[in-house]
Formats: sequence, C-alpha cells, structure tokens
Amino acid sequence: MGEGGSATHLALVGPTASGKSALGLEVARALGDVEIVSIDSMQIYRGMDVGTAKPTRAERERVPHHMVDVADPWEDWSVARFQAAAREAVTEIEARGKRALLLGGTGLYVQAVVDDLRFPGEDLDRRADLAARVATPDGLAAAYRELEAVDPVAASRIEPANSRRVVRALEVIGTTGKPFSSFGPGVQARGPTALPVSMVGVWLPRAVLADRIAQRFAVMREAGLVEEVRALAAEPRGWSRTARQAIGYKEVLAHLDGGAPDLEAAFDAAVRRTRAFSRRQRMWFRRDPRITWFGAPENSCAVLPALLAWWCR
RNA sequence: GGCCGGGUAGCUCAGUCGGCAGAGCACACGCCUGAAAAGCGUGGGGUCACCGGAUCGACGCCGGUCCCGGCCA
Repeated sequence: MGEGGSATHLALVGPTASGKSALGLEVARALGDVEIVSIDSMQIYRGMDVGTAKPTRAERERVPHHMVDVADPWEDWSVARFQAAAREAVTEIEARGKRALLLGGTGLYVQAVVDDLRFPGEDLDRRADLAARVATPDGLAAAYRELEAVDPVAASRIEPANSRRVVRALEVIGTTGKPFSSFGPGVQARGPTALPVSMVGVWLPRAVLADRIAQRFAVMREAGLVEEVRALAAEPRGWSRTARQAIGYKEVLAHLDGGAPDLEAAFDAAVRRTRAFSRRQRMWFRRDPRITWFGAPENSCAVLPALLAWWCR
C-alpha cells in the first residue's frame, strides 16, 4: 500500500553527482505544483556556485528554489539554523497552496527537516574549553569517562575516539544540566516523519558514480572553480569555518595558500574526498526504512517515469 | 661499461642490534542531534624483486641475477 499518494510533500535524496538535481527539476516540471527546497549544506552560500553544482539562474527561474544563496560565505552555519529556515520555506510553500520537493544529499539536514529533531543550544566558550581539554589522548579518555558517568546512554551512542561528539555532549550537559540523550532518541531512531512527506532515493552503480564525480570536477575546473576560490579567499570579511570546508574549495585553497599540493594533486584529493563523502551519504540514507529506492544504470533521469508513477498514485 | 641509491599492501613509503610484517591514502563494513561536503570506529589485503648461501632463526647478513633512478665515461 504505502502512503506515497496521500503525503503532501516529497523528498528526493541520493549521493552527490547522482544527477538528482536534474531529475528533481524534471519532476517539478511534470507535477507543476511543487517548489524545490534544496537540502544542501553548501548551496546555501552565495558566491559558492560552480563547486557546489548549484542550480543555474535559468533553472531557478523555471522552478522556484529555496535554501539556495541564503547565507554569506563569512557566516558560520549549522543544522539548527538550516532546520528553522527550511521549515519556514516549507510553511510558505504550503501557504501558496503548493507542495515542497526536498532535494538534496545532506543526510542530517534532511532528517532535521523531516523529523522532529530538537537541537539544544550551543555554548561556544564552553565548547572551546572542552576542545582544549580533549586535545590530548589522556584528556579525551578522561572526558569520555566523565560522559559515561553522567550520561551512559549518550556515551553508548558515541565512540570514545570521537572527540567532537564527546565535546558536544558534555557541552549540552554543562549548559542545560540535563543529559544529552534526553533531547531525543538519536538519529538512528526513525518513526513516522513529523512532516508529511514521501521519501524517495536514487542510486547509480558505484563505478558510474565514481566516473561522474571525476568528470564533474574536470568540468568545474573548466568552469572556473579556481577563480571562484581565489575570490572567496580574498574577501575581507573572511570565509567561515563551515563554508571553507566544502569539497574542492578546501583543496584548491590549500594549493593557493601554501602551494604545497600542485593543482592536479589538489583536484585528485577533492575527487577522493567526494567518493568518501558519497559513501557516507549511502550509509546514512540506506538505513532509513522510509525511503523508497529507484536505481538506474547510467543516469538518474531514467527513473523519472517510475518516480512519477510512484508519486502520482 | 663503471660507481652510487633504490625494489616491502592497489598507491606513497617506514621497518632500530637478525627474533610472528607496519603507517598514511585507497577499498569494504559501520557510527554520530547546533562543524554533517564535518568528525569517528572496525575490517580485508603481503612469495618483503628473483636465485643461492651462512645462521636455531633473514625484509635485514654474504654471493649472484633482473628491473628503476642518478652521476661518471
């Protein structure tokens, strides 16, 4: 049976370079009553265009896009911020009598929009102190033991070597006085979605995906990725911690800064990191039982008819 | 042709005085609620170029062969 036809909103997820953006555009065109909400941690940044494979101006004129170009490159960003802004976008779409098509590959962001994840506030000073404490192996071990004592449930979800997650858990416990685990069952728990949505995923064979990733970087290089990075690096207001870690940008920046890797090596590194990212995306999405998968041998657009049949039942 | 350096995991390379073969990357399987294009765990992988020798025991020492790089002719 499935509730594909009864749900109002749609979500289309999948690994990077799978062609889901093009597919999403076709879906939007065919359905006519949807607006796209990009679920992408990097397309939010203005000026980061070629390296994020951002939809073109023409594409955005054809179908309304949200959560694209909503931040400046010198702003730090976060899941919580994304969640609030994306939900607002969805509400506005509903008010227009339309449906949202959530389109993207940032797993945690998708879940933040679709599920009722509540993010306890942050305390950057406390976080910095904890980060300093955890900088040595002994300090990290001690911090983890403390977490085990104060919040065994959270400790069981976090691996002892994962200093960043240990710090965050202790930060929340320190500021709220409540266990980190009391803020939710964890990302692995998946009940019915809070937002009424029908979720679909697209996949391609890994070898095809690897080819597409390599090809896409070659195209981005032609399209001026290096010049884009140079401009962002020269921006007097800076380039935020979250923005500058974007794949491709980070590697090219390292080349421009230190010159250490030659440009060829920088792009090779970016390709490798994208493949690793793609693997993490696969891991994240495939354990979500609410996603219905559609596969194609070469190009995601091949699944369009099946996808429309599924969503129009 | 002579001299010097090198040949170890798919790739780049460590390997102390001879004592069960190592790291990073790649790959695979997983984890993670305010950095998520981030962060983290586990795993599979080897005729240590080849042949012979001394030794209880060789990636390591001795002799030879083959490849690669550099210098000299």
